[in-house]
Amino acid sequence: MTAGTAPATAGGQEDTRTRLLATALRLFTEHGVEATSLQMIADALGVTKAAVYYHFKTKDEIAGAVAEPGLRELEVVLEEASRLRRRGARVDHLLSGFVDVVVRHRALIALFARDPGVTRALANSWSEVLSIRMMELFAGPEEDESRVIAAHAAIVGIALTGGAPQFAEMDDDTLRGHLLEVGRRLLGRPRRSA
Amino acid sequence: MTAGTAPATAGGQEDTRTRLLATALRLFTEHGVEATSLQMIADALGVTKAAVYYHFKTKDEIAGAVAEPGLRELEVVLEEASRLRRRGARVDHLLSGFVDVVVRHRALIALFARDPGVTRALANSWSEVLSIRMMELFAGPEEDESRVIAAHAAIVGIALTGGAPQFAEMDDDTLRGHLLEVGRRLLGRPRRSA
DNA sequence: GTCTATAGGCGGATAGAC
DNA sequence: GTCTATCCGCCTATAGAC
Repeated sequence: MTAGTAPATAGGQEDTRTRLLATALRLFTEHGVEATSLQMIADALGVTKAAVYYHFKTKDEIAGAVAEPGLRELEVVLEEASRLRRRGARVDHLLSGFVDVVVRHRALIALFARDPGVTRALANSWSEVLSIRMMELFAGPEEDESRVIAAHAAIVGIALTGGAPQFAEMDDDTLRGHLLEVGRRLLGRPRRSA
Repeated sequence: MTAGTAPATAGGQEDTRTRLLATALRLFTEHGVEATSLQMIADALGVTKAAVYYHFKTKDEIAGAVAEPGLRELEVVLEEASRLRRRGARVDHLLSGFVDVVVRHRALIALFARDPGVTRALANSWSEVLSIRMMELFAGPEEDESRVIAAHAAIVGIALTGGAPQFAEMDDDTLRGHLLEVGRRLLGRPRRSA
């Protein structure tokens, strides 16, 4: 640990940082973000709080880093969708892509949903931008009030239902189907023809 | 202390406690729950922290007390709904009642949705019971998976959209109408005949 | 029954030595 | 990159005055 024992990746520098994130995720999942102190993370890693602070300037930054993978996937889906020409196709692609991301990362969402503090941590970064772009794509440019409300309800409904502990045991495909249906009803999209 | 936290009755001797709750609500609204310290509340009241501590054993208890009025209204709606015979009528009554409560207390919801402590404080009390009863009434006893998902999405979608800061300026009646529509689509209820 | 004074302990965060 | 040492603010708790 001390010197020259970091065979990790090509760079070799991200060893501790990666372990830190993995440990943080585990502790966050077990106790929730707020209830997990930097001291606990440091202890679990066998280092001191200050060592943790070397890698992340703040606790929110750790939470943000833990959340990032899911957000990146969402960003990809958003870009794909925005490149489509027809509005219906854009909405459909974004909907199914969003549902995919939610289902795949539902453990993470459950975590964040339970700890609104994380929401704040994310809001500081680019998640706010993502949510604005999602709203634009879902609701369209007409600024129709009822569309905007429906889009908002769809986003939070899908995300928080997908992350709800009650449905944690449901298998991915089933959950995906149900959440798609939620989105279709709210966004006024027809069920895909069989 | 025990339970009586309803909006002051004709008592008159609950002065400090009532003032405390009003002050707490104001500060919570201004700065958020987490960012409001007992010290701030005490200072605003002109007393010491320990005086605050005398009335409420913990900060979460204050948050819970602030939230209680809305939850009590929801409970009334739930009881009314559960007394109705036809299932459709039960769903409709609960939906419109829920939307009413959400719209009326949306400032509170906005507050709670953004803050960690409150969520936890409420989970410890009876809000969990309320949400279970809501799910039962909305989804019915058949335990239909897709109904349960839709009901969950409706509840969180309505609540969090109603409390969303983006729509804070929207007037009550308009918002109510849109949220009702969200609920109707997800719960499969027809729009009231015109 | 209501409040003040005071103190413990923990949390996040920073500075600077190694 | 990691550590020691330290600051500050917060929640909680207790003892005791009025």
